[in-house]
Amino acid sequence: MRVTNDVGADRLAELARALADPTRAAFCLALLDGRAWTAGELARHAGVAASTATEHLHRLTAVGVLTERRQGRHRYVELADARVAAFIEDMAALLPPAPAPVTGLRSAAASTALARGRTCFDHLAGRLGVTLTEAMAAHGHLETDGGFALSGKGLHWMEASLGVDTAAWGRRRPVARACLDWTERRTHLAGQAGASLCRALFDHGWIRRVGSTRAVRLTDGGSDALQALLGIDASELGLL
Amino acid sequence: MRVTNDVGADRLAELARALADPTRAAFCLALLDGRAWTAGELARHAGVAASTATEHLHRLTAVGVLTERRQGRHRYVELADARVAAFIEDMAALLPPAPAPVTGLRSAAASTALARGRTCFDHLAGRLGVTLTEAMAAHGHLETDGGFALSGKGLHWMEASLGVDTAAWGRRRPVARACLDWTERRTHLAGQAGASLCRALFDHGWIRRVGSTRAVRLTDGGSDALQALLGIDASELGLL
DNA sequence: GGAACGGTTCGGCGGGCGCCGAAGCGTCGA
DNA sequence: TCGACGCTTCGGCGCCCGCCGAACCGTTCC
Repeated sequence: MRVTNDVGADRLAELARALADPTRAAFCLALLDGRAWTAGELARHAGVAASTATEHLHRLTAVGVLTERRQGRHRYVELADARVAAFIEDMAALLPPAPAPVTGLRSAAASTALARGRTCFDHLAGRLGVTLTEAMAAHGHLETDGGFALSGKGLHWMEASLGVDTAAWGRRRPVARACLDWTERRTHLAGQAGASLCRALFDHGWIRRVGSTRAVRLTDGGSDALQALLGIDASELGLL
Repeated sequence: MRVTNDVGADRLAELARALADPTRAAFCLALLDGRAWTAGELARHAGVAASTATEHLHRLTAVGVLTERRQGRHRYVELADARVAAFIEDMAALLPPAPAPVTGLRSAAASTALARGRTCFDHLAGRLGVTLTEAMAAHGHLETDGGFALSGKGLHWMEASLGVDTAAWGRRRPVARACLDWTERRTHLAGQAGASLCRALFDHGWIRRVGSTRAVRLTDGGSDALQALLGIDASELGLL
């Protein structure tokens, strides 16, 4: 006896197909910032004609991934709800960590750099991501029991110490989410707080990309700042 | 500044495309039972030629959704790991609950039947699913704090009282998982335990499908059984 | 009113993909 | 050893879909 519904496969495939295009995927990843984007912004972001973007947006709204809001001559779209945002983050986290295009002597150095710290789409992963997450939890900025949640203290800390405009966070994307990727077996901070944290560290010059890869390196200033803000001893933890 | 990696969209789309076909989706849903299937079994299950199934399986293994094991002249495939299984369940749970093909006077009756109890792919949702889940938790069969987990007592209960062969559960799919769908705002039991529970209730004749829909109805025998096993008062809870 | 602009619709092009059947290969059992 | 069987490869067919430019519609601003 087969309990699974036959028709379920069709509907599941239809939903998957909505994300199964590089342009539509780029839209969804862009919308992961929780804001509402106009159709034109998304078209330019993905590098396609406005007409093409229109078709894609129709499709994404039809399957319930996006919601739209007409305002004047603009069409604003955003992720339908927090569940959709979480789903897209989960799918992104399911991807193997790196395409590893380079082989040879450089590979070893590159992979240790990735293990030290890297971006996982729009937030931080690797030892750096895990260390930051645990330090925030230790300082009471982050609740980690029963799902991640930013505390009131943490919210204020992100505003005061990192200069994050938390009021600009959209309501669609979860503020704090746990992300577990393939290399690290521990979770790190994702969601809007994770994205803002990553962006703030870049903006302050505390972390920098290694070449054009996903690996990030802690700068000297960043090392001092993390020591002062969270009591993180970067050299001891092998983050340099 | 855009932190999100451009190339990420391509890889995300590639993963999504792997599931974006009714046949491949049917494979994945079938494999959600946690067992390893042969290529031929999946081909017959989905109603495609063996050659077609081969191509699909290549694709699914290439993106890391499935793992394969050659054994004699058979090719066994199963879901790559528990994260993949959880991801597919999450995606399935994201689908709107019912296509609602019929309109008119029957709609109201049909939708209340769906609210009362229905299958959510291979487990039970609706008031029936929620009630069973909470009753199992109240009896110590299920831990619901910090993620669902079946207790040792619950494992024995499923074997002794429901006749479930828990030893046959595969290692790929999580045993107990929380599933939240659109209509109910409370979670219900999914995963292998949820699937086995649903199947056992069908096999014992305690629940029955309403026509060919996803709605299920508690039988008289089922009402008595749930009273005896879990102290559930079906009539009081509006499950009849 | 007219120009600029964002978004939409439509037609057409090209590529990718899912499907099958036929042929072939390796394994298993008589 | 030989046939049955499970799976794979290959060629070919047809459909679907993503892309663009051109024309069009509604809003905004001058």
